Amino acid sequence: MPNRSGVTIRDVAARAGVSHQTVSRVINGSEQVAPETRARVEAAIAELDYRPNAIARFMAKGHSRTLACISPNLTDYTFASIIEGAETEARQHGYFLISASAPDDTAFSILIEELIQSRRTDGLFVINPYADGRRQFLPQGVPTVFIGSQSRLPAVSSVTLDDRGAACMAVQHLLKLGHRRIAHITGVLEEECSQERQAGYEASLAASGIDVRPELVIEGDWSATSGYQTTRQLIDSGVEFTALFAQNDRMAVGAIRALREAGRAVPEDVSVIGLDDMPLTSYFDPPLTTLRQDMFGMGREAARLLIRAIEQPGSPRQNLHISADLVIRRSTNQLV
Amino acid sequence: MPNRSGVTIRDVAARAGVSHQTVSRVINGSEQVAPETRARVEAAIAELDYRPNAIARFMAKGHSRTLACISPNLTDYTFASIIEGAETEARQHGYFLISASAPDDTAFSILIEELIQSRRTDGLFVINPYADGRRQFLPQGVPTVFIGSQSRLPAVSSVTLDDRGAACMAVQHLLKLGHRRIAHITGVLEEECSQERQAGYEASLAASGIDVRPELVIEGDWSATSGYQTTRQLIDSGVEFTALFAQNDRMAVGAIRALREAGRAVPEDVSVIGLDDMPLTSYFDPPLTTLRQDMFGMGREAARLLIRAIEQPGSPRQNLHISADLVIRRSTNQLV
DNA sequence: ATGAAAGCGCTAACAT
DNA sequence: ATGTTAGCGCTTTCAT
Repeated sequence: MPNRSGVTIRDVAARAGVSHQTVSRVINGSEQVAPETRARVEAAIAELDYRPNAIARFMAKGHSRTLACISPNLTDYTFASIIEGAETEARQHGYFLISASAPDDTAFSILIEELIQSRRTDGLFVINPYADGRRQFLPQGVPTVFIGSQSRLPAVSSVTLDDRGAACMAVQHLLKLGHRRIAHITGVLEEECSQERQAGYEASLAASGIDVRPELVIEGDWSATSGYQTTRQLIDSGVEFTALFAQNDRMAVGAIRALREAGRAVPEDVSVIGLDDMPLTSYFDPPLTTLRQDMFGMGREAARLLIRAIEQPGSPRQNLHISADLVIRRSTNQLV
Repeated sequence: MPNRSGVTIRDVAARAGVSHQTVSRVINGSEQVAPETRARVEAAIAELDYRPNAIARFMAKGHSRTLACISPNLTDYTFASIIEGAETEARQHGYFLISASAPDDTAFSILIEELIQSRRTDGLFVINPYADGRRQFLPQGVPTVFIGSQSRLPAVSSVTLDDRGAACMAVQHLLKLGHRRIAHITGVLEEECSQERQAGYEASLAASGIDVRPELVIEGDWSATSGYQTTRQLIDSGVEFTALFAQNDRMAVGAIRALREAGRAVPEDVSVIGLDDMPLTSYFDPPLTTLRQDMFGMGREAARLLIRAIEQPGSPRQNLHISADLVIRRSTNQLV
């Protein structure tokens, strides 16, 4: 009994009275096996309940049919959705997905070392590859796809939200409702997507001939708490605004609380728009107007790109942008 | 150049002027290598940038240092937290985690087949193993740990929330506030955790000498929508209640909306308590009173159990229960 | 302390 | 159409 489940290709061969190679042919669906032989082998396989050992197979073929996804964490709805999309698509192509969280660049570098260099993986997704110092640890020579930030590497594809476009949509929605003084809470400005959204905000304003007033823009850190605090700062500073665009839903929700506490009704006094369309966001009071990103779809696209890069090494690299959809609920209102 | 990254144990051996076996000893930290030899080998490894091929290693050793987790999905906050906990713990023991979603039992059986029987995995987590018909596909002879439902299998350990205890805490909190007519929205009653929570509800009531009134209990499906709809049904049916316990936060949030629409203030007219402590739940209006489950911790425990089962085959199986904490916010109130 | 030989379970190349 | 012979890159005997 060679290993746990015992039966190997040779046991099957013996049972069927053929060479182990013929068994290999059968399980690999080779055409050049006589129907009668194939039947005998298949019978033997069934009788012995034989299952090919995947590891041995990978070893002989030089790949692992395994992909890995490194994400800052696994619980954020955005990340989890991407991972689920990638996993779903990967499975359809016969790949499994190792998911790993790397909250910081140290964890990231260890992960890369253990995961990639050891060749237990055929390819890699990196969510937010340009956060902190992780860029310096990005692996070389391994098929890779970035998610969330555009790739600056010649061999690496990426898929990102059309961050600029999404921010434009948000601001234009507010503009259309008559708002002119639009406050803006950004995410961590070190991250590319935050800069892009900021650029979209400015571009939309500029296109409507409105000056960007720096005192209306404030940096948050993506958390609800930061949305709350920055909004308080805004209020305390005395700047006037009738609308507020938060770069994600969490901060929008925090902003609404701060606004309420300061006696400003949402949306009557100030309209609030978020970005993400997080779960339960429609159950808030008021239901949050936001932009929906198809993260699941992004994950799928990323998987397609990665698998193509693995299976067709020559294929050109791509930078995909996914656009967002405006979801109008009740936290935004016509300016009165 | 044998494979992608080229350099193998034999290249290192040649370079260091030793046998490949000695190299193997060095990378495996064997004691019986002369310091001087070791140094030469290590130098060669560094010069050639050699990395052991994990697959080849697994092949020779008969394991894969890979675990898999099958979950209904990857995006639910609860599941994602468990997975993150399991992944974190697994990595500390040198294991990677494949995560896969199986929304139904068909997907589940395919997954099991491809993942386990092929021996690409040393062990398996199953989240909610007794949902739908998946129990019949649970693998045999592979170290497994159930999460979310108690194991009924002699060889399988499990870790679950203390569902009954959590429900008791919720109901007792309401009782202590003076409530006597407590509505109850259950999850899918086919699932064990839902039954357990139901049992806790009944036990707490009984302990206070209160009759369980069936017309106050209604089955939801865990979604916010179902919380909304079942609460409407409750209201329309005319039963009176001053408090409501929903088996998860999503349904609680849906219930609050239905209550509001019917003109009942929360918590003034009806106190509402949920279970899970989902993100942003504290940003609702009113902030939701709920029970916090340490899902991350559950994931860690599960990983410890699984790894022990793998590495110490004799070790006894366990059914772990994790208790919840009451988080009192403002959706519950003293009965007036 | 080191090396030689064998083998993990399979696939690939070359026979026949 | 089938069998034989070699590996894949590593670990594990068993010698020395």
